[in-house]
Amino acid sequence: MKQITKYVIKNSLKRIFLYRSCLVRLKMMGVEKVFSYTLANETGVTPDQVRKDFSEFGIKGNKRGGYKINELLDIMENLFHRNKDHNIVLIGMGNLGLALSKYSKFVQRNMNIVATFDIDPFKQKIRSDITVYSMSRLKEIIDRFRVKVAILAVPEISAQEVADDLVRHGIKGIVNFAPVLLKVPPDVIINNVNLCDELESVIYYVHKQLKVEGLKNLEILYKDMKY
Amino acid sequence: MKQITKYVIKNSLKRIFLYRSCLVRLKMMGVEKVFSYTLANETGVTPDQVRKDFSEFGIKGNKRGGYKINELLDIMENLFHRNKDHNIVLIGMGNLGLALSKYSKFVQRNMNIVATFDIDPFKQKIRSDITVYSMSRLKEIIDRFRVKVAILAVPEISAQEVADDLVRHGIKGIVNFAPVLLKVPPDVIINNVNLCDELESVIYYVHKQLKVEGLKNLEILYKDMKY
DNA sequence: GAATTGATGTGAAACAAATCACAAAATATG
DNA sequence: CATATTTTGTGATTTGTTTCACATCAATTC
Ligand SMILES: NC(=O)c1ccc[n+]([C@@H]2O[C@H](COP(=O)([O-])OP(=O)(O)OC[C@H]3O[C@@H](n4cnc5c(N)ncnc54)[C@H](O)[C@@H]3O)[C@@H](O)[C@H]2O)c1
Ligand SMILES: NC(=O)c1ccc[n+]([C@@H]2O[C@H](COP(=O)([O-])OP(=O)(O)OC[C@H]3O[C@@H](n4cnc5c(N)ncnc54)[C@H](O)[C@@H]3O)[C@@H](O)[C@H]2O)c1
Repeated sequence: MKQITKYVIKNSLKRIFLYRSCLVRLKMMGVEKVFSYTLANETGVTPDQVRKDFSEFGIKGNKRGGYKINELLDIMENLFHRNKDHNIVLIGMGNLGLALSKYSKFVQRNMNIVATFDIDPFKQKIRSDITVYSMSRLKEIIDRFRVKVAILAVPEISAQEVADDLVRHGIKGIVNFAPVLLKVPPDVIINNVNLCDELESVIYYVHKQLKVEGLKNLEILYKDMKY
Repeated sequence: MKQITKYVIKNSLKRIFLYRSCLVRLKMMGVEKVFSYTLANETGVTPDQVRKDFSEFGIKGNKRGGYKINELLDIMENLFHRNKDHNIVLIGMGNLGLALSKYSKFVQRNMNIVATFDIDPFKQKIRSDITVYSMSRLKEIIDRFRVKVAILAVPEISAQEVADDLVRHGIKGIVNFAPVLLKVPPDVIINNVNLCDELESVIYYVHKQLKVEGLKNLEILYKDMKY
């Protein structure tokens, strides 16, 4: 039974990612300990929120002593299974797919695009660190590298069809860049990234802001924005 | 006074975008009228939610008659200022910037990247429909095209510096692809798009899902996911 | 043209997330 | 070592969002 699966990252999880990236930076600067208000300052949230988030994910600090950065990072690595490597496949080596395949931050976070795929034989000749395979090799590669997550960067029109293939071959999570809602079994996680919407929503809020004059209205406006 | 500005699109606004894209599709198929449950089915939400969302944005239909697609789309165009054209600039013509500059969906939605910029003289020779300017022309172009929104696709290390320039020249909204929190005046909207986090969160939820056996736990898990 | 049906629109209720407030614990101070 | 200080961790409260329930209206049926 297939159905539309949309999925948005919980805000608390988003914030945990934020804290982590901040912790990594602080660690590089030689800092060893943080307090909730340190993280709060660096990430633009409240100290309360930091502690509540940590509480949600079962992270504990030391009363009065704050948090040791190394411990925090260890816990988070475990939480996000970053101690293990994650093999990813990328489907569609067009404009966007090519850019993503070259993005070094994925590897830095133990997420390896082990193979890319394209229907177009011409694309299969792209010289790159990552091989571009024909779609016929999909099952073989997914099995060999035990891939569970895929990035989908094919045109809108092909997205559902490719998603069906992916799911058939055991993929359990998809980051989908095509502006369509995919129908998949309910145990498959779909994260739709719609860059048009991201841009358009900024335009929307900018216009709204420009229309507002008085300070009172401005406050109301800011209720639309979550920190 | 500069500060960290993060901003996430309200879920209700995200859903409005969803409804719209669905309406466009239905219109192309020759459909003229929809009911809240039609849209609900197509977008994976509940009919109640559709109506509540419409209510939030002041959209009215006809009792018993549902909604005329053309009317809905008109209202939405107005809401999102789509009747006007929006001029955008893109900074950073690296891997990602190049892909974005070629993305045709922006134009289809009246969002025109009127110019792109890069610090690297080599990048300024890219053959493309959109000219790649040197950073020294930034103010001139922003003024000429009355640009209010920018896409930022420069390396992490330069992002803040470029954002400062943009704000100085009157930019009021930024879609930021660099994985850093920008500090800007509070009237500037920042929409951070962090593709690493998007991918990582899918891995997180997939792993969580794979660990769960019983159906009861699965239900709890799904509370993490918003539709 | 009264009765029935089917959809909207919106308060009320239930649920979820963020903020507040403070007890508890660890450290510092005198 | 008793007291003051600082920071965590979490119930209680507030605020925000989604779902429910139903009055309202428009079309259809009899
Ligand atoms: N270019 C961007 O910046 C951008 C931004 C946001 C979203 N997107 C979305 O990402 C997707 C890709 O965009 P793009 O600009 O890279 O398009 P593109 O046309 O450049 O690339 C699409 C690639 O997919 C391949 N392909 C087509 N059908 C396939 C199939 N059935 N199986 C495997 N491969 C197939 C094509 O050969 C091509 O290489 C689209 O859905 C687009 O809407 C693109
Ligand atoms: N490549 C991807 O798929 C991807 C995905 C997600 C996020 N990002 C982020 O997007 C940004 C760009 O990534 P990329 O892969 O395109 O990098 P890139 O190195 O290919 O491109 C960066 C471009 O910015 C230009 N640049 C550098 N400093 C500048 C300055 N001060 N002013 C103007 N231009 C300047 C460089 O000349 C280069 O052309 C990075 O922050 C990266 O983390 C990239």
